[in-house]
Amino acid sequence: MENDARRYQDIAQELRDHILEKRYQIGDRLLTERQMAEQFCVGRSMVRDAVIMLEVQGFVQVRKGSGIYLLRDPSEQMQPLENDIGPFELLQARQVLEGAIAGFAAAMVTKNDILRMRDALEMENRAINALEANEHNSETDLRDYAGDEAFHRLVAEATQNSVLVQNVQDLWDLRKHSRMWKQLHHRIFDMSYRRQWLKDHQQILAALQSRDAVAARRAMQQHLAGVSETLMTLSDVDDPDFDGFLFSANSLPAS
Amino acid sequence: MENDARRYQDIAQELRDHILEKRYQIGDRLLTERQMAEQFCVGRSMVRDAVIMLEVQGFVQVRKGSGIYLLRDPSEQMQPLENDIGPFELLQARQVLEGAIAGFAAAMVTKNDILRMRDALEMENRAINALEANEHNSETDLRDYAGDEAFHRLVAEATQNSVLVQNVQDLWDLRKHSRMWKQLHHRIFDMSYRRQWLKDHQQILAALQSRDAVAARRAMQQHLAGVSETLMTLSDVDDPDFDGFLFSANSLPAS
DNA sequence: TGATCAAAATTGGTCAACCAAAATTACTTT
DNA sequence: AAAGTAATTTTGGTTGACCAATTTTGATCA
Repeated sequence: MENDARRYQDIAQELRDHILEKRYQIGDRLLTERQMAEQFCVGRSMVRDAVIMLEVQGFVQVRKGSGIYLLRDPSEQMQPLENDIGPFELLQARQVLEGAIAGFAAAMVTKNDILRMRDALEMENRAINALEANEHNSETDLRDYAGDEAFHRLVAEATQNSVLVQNVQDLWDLRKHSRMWKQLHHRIFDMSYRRQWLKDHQQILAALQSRDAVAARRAMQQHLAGVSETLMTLSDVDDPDFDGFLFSANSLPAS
Repeated sequence: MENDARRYQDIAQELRDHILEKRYQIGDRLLTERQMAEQFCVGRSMVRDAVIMLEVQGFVQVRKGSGIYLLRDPSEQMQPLENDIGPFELLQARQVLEGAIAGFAAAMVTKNDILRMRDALEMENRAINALEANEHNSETDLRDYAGDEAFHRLVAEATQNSVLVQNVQDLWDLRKHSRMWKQLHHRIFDMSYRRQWLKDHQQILAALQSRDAVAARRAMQQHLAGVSETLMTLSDVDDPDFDGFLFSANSLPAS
């Protein structure tokens, strides 16, 4: 019932091996579909399917009437379709990216941005208080992080650059869709962490307000490093189903 | 002239839309290839190619003799392509992001990374020489930038962080799909720009090799600032069809 | 009534022939 | 020679017919 190996995937593997064996350089034209079909003893459609696979994965470029060209070295590992990034790896990336964005934002931020960030932090504060009141309800929810998300997005929006805004949004989406984060949400019932994060946010806001790029970047990086620490602490509790998800991550160098 | 659109990609998009519209649940069996072919008014091979694309991306599972089954919600990770980001806005974002990534990479880079970067720059050098030889052929091509792309990706890969690698890849994809670059390819016949960029890359490589984070970040930022300068210069030539979209940066939502 | 098995229908898999775009070649013109 | 151009070749694109695996149907028998 479940034993379906699709043949084009085998042909794609043969093609990758062929590329490595023949030492093709990036930009070279590969064999034509007909030549590959003869060499691998299959029909041309099969070769076409395999080529489409490599094209979707970004290894080759196909140009009608011209040929098939190598774009990337197939020995490089294929991207593991990032739907389950480890939380430490993600937080490390956020330190690099959002740190730089905060630094840039410090040079661009307007009074209106500051006011909106204050609103976001106020919302975050209310969410924490509400959660503390209903402490017996241990079901934390993605919605409880709306203020958190809003603050980080507002920092990006202060740069007035839509690419950076989209970037921060993508990072947040990765977190929201991560299986590992959904596990983590059920563990953060200690509100002291949330209050510490709120303090971090206020410190970032203060640095932005004084237009201090270095301070803003450092505050953002330290905030995310602190979140990473928190995760590490939480992962110390003995629950084998939990620890398995966590990656190791190196700390950022000072720059 | 640059008609590289492969039709199966359009059909794959139609199929994604169809899945969303019909509210398929995960695990549901989709329409058969023949039904899709009729519905989308294309041959079955075209549908098969589109299905292979979605299969490679992990959205569907194909079972011979049985049907095509939904594995993941296609609304996840839908690319907001065709956004036509203004080139200056994109280059500004790359200064912020890739600058920070280069700084981080300086702390993580290995000897093997350095060697691969050298290969990429060697490839870039060959491409420039080849283009100079065929100067009468003003048709520059995407594959002429393979070395350039490879270098920037290798810098990200040196961080050993897949989120950062994907990030740089996304930024490059934005550039490749931008209307602006397709036009621009036909304008950069002045190889002095390309040689300057190669020098920039070598300087970044030198900073990485000496593990100097500050120098690496600054070299990357200055490189991208220089590219921005080049664009500005090229936009000074009098061609109204060209100037028009150079300054099409989207402004951010005010609310 | 229920189980079993084989025929029939359905579905994706494969191939070969033909189509159109691009690149190359051969020829003409200057 | 050099440049232009039309003819030819090469290349991926597309189609329809047929193949093989699976599922469904329904007749058969305990």
